[in-house]
Amino acid sequence: MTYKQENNNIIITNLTHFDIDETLDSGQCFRYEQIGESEYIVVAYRRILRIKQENETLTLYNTTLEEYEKIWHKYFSFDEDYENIKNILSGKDEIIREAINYAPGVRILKQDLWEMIITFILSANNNIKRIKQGVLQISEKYGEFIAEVNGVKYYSFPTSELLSKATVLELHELKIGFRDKYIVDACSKVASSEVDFENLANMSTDEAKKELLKIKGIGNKVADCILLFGLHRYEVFPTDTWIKKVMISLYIKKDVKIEEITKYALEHFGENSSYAQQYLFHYARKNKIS
DNA sequence: GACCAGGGTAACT
DNA sequence: AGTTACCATGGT
Repeated sequence: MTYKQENNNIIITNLTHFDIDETLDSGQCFRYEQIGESEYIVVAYRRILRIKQENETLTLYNTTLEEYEKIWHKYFSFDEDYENIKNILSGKDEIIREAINYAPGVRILKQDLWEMIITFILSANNNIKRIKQGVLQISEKYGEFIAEVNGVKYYSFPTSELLSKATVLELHELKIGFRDKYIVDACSKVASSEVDFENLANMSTDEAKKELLKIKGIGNKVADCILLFGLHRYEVFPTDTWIKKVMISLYIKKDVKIEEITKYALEHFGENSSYAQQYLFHYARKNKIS
């Protein structure tokens, strides 16, 4: 791939192993909306991005070279060698090969760590549509105004300081159910440094996970999602209901517990477990595997 | 009305 | 330590 600035836009050409539709619709990102064919508005890192893909060309509108290199290049994982990863995984077995070929343009985004903590607390026993709604409402109520585009006002995802002002009662009004108190717990433990948020990125994956598990509402699966989408720890394998279905139906072929599925996958896919997980998740959800 | 959604906690054996 | 009821809410 190569990228260049043209007028106020960044144009990326010869972009392979990336599909904007598949990537945004793969259950990892909740702050985007489709405005056209393969055209979206994405909100991340206090910025609003209009982005459109046409085959191997990607246009990021109203973006400087500096902003692209600082934010979006990393956000879309354009620095990762997906050719190599897909080759390695495809050699594992026929099932993962089919999952990769089903959606070869899925990439794992690099999103804001704090936002991932709250977002995946919201994800527990919830569906993607309602997670999206919750993240949007939290941003509108506690985040900062960024700009208005086509009559829509956009707000940043609130920092932990801003979100700390929220009460359980207030959050409950946002219809996020039993997760309200978990968000307050996350804010208070980060504020008091009982959870060492600032150093999470410097810790080993095991240490960081142990730290995250101190927060109520964060269990094994939610912690793995935070480690993956917020810290790019690719050796995890978040086992949710969809992954459970696809792993039991295609790999293990008998009803086993979540822990056993995760163990099986980690042994089978090794250091690339999370990539396999993301392809399988998308494959299972779109094919409605039962 | 039961079951499900990118599960987790707390109260049980 | 291993299992089970319960948790809010909206969609099917």
